[in-house]
Amino acid sequence: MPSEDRPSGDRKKSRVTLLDVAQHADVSRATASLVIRKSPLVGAETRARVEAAMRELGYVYNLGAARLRAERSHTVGVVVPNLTNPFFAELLSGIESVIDAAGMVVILANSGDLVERQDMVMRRMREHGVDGVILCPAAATGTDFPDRIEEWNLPLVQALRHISDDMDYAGVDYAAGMHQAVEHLASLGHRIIAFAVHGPIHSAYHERIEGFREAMQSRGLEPDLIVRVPDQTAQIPGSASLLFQGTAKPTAVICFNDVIALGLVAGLHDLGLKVGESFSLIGFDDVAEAEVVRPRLTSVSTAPVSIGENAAKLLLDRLSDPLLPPRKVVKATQLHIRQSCASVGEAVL
Amino acid sequence: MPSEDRPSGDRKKSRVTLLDVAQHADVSRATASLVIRKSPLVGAETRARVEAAMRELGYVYNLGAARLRAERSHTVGVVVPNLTNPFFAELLSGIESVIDAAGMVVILANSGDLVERQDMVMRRMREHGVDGVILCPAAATGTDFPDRIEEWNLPLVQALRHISDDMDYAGVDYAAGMHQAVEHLASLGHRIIAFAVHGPIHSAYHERIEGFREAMQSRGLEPDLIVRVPDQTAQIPGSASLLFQGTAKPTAVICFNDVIALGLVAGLHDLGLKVGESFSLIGFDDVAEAEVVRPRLTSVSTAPVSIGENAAKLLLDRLSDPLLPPRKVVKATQLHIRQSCASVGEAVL
DNA sequence: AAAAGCTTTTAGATCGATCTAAAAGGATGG
DNA sequence: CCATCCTTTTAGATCGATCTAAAAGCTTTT
Repeated sequence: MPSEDRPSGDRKKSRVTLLDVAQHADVSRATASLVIRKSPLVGAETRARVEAAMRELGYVYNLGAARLRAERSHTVGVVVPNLTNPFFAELLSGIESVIDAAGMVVILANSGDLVERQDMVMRRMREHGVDGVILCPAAATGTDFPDRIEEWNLPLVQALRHISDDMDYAGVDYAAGMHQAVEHLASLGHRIIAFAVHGPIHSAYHERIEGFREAMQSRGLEPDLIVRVPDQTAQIPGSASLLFQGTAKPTAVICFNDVIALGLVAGLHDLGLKVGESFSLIGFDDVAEAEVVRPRLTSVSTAPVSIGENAAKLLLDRLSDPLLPPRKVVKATQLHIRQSCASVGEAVL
Repeated sequence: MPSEDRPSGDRKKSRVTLLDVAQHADVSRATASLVIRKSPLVGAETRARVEAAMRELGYVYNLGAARLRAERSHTVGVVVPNLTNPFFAELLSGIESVIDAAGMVVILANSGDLVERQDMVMRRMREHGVDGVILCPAAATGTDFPDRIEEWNLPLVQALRHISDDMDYAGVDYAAGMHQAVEHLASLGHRIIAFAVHGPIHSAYHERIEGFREAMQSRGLEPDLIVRVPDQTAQIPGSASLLFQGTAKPTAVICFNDVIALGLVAGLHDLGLKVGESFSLIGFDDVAEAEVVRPRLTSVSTAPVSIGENAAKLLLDRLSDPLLPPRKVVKATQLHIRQSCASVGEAVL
């Protein structure tokens, strides 16, 4: 009888452990472990006894201990460039809901769109032993990054922006969205259309620019009326005049996102132009505010919540089968027509 | 010579461990551990050798293993009712930056403002062994909740909303904010002022309502013109007429938050009222959009990012000294005057 | 009654770090 | 030259779970 497991005399007040549960239910640690993990191996009566013991003792599973042995942390890292931007907040929301439903948790980090911080953050994720990462890569991410990921063999899915074709990607068909916007304006008779952009340069940026150019060119329209506005929200209205400083005067503008759209609506208003009457404007993202602004904003919807959900599903699939070939889930956009566009004919009236 | 630590012949391809580093640097595991933790006990030459070994082998610290022994996970839980709301996203951003700077990470969860989900989420946080939690309590959180927390002895700070005076709290002086808003409108000559509210009922809700009532009463004004508008952003504009369905017709409205404010600006516009001229309106939160909307929105600023920072600092303080008495950090609001308010005299012109 | 085949339970090693208590090495003092 | 003290290093136990391989109990077959 070499069993001296239980120093019950002077028990340290520390936490309730699986061993405590096992002893209370009169089974071995191993059996108790099986019960927790819902193994079919354990008998019904025993299972009930162990579960009762867990309840009585107020047992809390120690995932940290489990992970050490089992090599799974039930944790995924999410790295975004900026939390203040509602767009990423919605992405995050979609990710969180799917990850949560799968019984895992999200470890969050902010790269600030800076590669050095991104490196630091990725290291920290590895130290914390995340099972995988959903990353919206910082704009200046180097070309060696995918190789490093490969070496770490850390499952990773790219969201919104992509830097490698060898990894999963969940995003939006930005180019098609630009086509929808141009198509709508062209059908209203607009011939000179500007594209207002800002922010860092990344794949999503290129795709939108290219989409715009293509769509314009295919209609024989001048594709280079691209105007850069300030990054700071508060300065955007004041930059509306930039639209008209070239020789070609646009009758409509497509905006890189709705932050720009809202800002330019204000700025154009300040210039005495009536958006939706004497000037047309299309936003991108279709944020909630599009509906509560006057005129209501016509906008290309990108539904970031569902992109987040897609990204999370891709990651879960990959975790359950690491050998899957890389996949892309590219969502279609939808043009939401409201009040901010008028036909050129009307404008002349 | 009982040392058979190194089965180097057929090494499993698994991760690089501290033992590998130690052997490579020709020291013991214990010494290598001291180096990682930057202990002053270890000699300079030895430290350099170990650090070189870590670099050469590409060693990654295994926090999971460390936590098991050391009882600290370098992890804090953050529970918010809703991620889609930019207000919470900003709060989260503030929390993340401070927690990150302290070398810890954020585990995120969404309670959906539902107590059952909140319970589940709190359990999961405990399973993951977080060192502490920052919680924005769900509206219907029961009175027994603080006791349960106490039992778990899990450091917790309340953010934005509070349910117990025995725990740390970081928030905003909503009542004072309401006083500022009422004061501003009263000084412009407004006598009949409505308060537009929505959303779940919680401490921050009560404080705003009470603040409004008090401020109105102290000026001898009718304090009960409280109008409930829909929760869905898109339906708010259509509810603007609710403001005028009583016998007392307000000349101004204070809004519970800027989502309502933006919605009502649109709705009032639809009714033919000119906000900032024939009608006055004050928002609450001072979101970025306040500046890019026309008329620019006068709003009471609550700076959620800095509330998040305060909450995180409170938690870090508590972690380093669990015996600290409970503290409250209540930020002052600031009235940001823009264009959405006019004096009653002007309105009559 | 022994063998074979299930189902259920278990002892003991293990994951990768930290912690404790003590040993080893070097300098100083009597 | 040995005792004392200080600095640096270390062996071995430990945290709380999981995993492996085998044992213990049951039925069912032969």
